[in-house]
Amino acid sequence: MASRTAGKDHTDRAAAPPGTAAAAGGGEAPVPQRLMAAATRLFAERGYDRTSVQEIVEAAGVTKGALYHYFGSKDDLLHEIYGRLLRLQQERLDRVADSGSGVEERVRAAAADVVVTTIENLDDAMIFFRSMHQLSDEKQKQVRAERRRYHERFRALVEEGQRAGVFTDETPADLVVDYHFGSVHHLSSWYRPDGRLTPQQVADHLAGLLMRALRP
Amino acid sequence: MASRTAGKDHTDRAAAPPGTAAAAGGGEAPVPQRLMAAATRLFAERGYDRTSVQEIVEAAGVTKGALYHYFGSKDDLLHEIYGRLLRLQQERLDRVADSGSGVEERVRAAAADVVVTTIENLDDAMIFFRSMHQLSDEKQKQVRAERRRYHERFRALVEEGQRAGVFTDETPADLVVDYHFGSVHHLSSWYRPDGRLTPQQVADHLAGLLMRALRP
DNA sequence: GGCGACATACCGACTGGTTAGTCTGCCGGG
DNA sequence: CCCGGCAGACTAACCAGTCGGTATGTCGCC
Repeated sequence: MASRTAGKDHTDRAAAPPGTAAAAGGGEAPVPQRLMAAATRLFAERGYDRTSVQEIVEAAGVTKGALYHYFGSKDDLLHEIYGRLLRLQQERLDRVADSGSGVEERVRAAAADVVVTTIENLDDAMIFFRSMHQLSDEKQKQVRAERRRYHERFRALVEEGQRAGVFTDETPADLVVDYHFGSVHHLSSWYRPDGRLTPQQVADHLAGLLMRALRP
Repeated sequence: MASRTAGKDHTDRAAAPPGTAAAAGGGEAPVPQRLMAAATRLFAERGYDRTSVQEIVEAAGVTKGALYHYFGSKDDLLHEIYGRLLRLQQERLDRVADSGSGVEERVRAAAADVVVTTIENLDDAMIFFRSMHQLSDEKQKQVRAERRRYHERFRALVEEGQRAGVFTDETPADLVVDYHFGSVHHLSSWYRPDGRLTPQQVADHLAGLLMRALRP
């Protein structure tokens, strides 16, 4: 059931002259953003392959002409979504990692932070893990490379802690990172915004599990 | 509409091939199994929606007539793959849970076992978490119900340990289970059979992480 | 031990429907 | 008067599922 928000969403202003945009509401977001938002919602809801560009443009209240004016292909739209999430998370990880606190605190903060931002962008995250393989090979390579940067920065933190002796080195840092990201990845399969735990609570629990697993 | 497979269960059981099969060469598996194997490989490789029925039947060396003789729809093929993995893992979990060992040992064994069987059926596992949402609503509900049974059995084990005081109860058992299964699902994104760790080694590491996270 | 009747297993051309992407053209503002 | 921004009809490709047809096997019966 397409949740078309029957009230507010005036997708089709009928014969409203496009030129007089600012007429009354001025609030309408620019077309490219509307397309991205519609695509994100639909990709998360039905999957990339099951969403036709016709549906996207209808949800955004425009036509194909508009979409292909701003984006090169359907694939491009997906790639943009990836870029948005990756940039956000990388930036936040860098900030945490560069903070001056102790290793233990930096790892805990990074682990919790990625959980919170994932939950706050659950649609993006779901698309990320589900639709990676529908990207063209070239774009897929690019995404994987950025992903690896993130992964390696995180791993370096864990290794630092292991060398310093505040973490056990029973388990290779690589595996530790994959272990934690697995649970992050899985969030979109079970977390429901209307559940009993807030994003921060979930993040604290998951970061807590990781920290306990790393205890020497 | 009427599914021609109605009730029939032709999974990997070594059912006697109807007459002809064996011929001279001797190696050829029966057609339904060949179709399942081809579909599994292709779904894992290119995704469900990107795999055409034509490609499946070509890979299996038959034609559409054969496929629709044994399966009601493309969707059915996918459902069978899910059933195969779910039955296998449920059976193994039940066996571990019913063994007489201590809670700690049962949880460790269950946690490690699911890792090993997931790696040993990596294609199935990849299809599982990537293509769930392409199943018809009805079949999806069924799969989710079976999945929940598994999840709850595992959770009960963790809770038992928490009540007995051998595990910390800082984190709700539900979250613990999702934490671990997250990493299991994630396996198909990073594990490579030609890597340096054997399935058993990975399983021991991941189970070890879980057990340490649960230590009081 | 031959014959018809029916069943199983499969073939492959065909249909009806869908889709990403293209292209021509309108429209208003600078 | 020209150009960015967009409309929407159009096309060429594809694809799941259907259906009539064929080959082979099996069973009952004389």
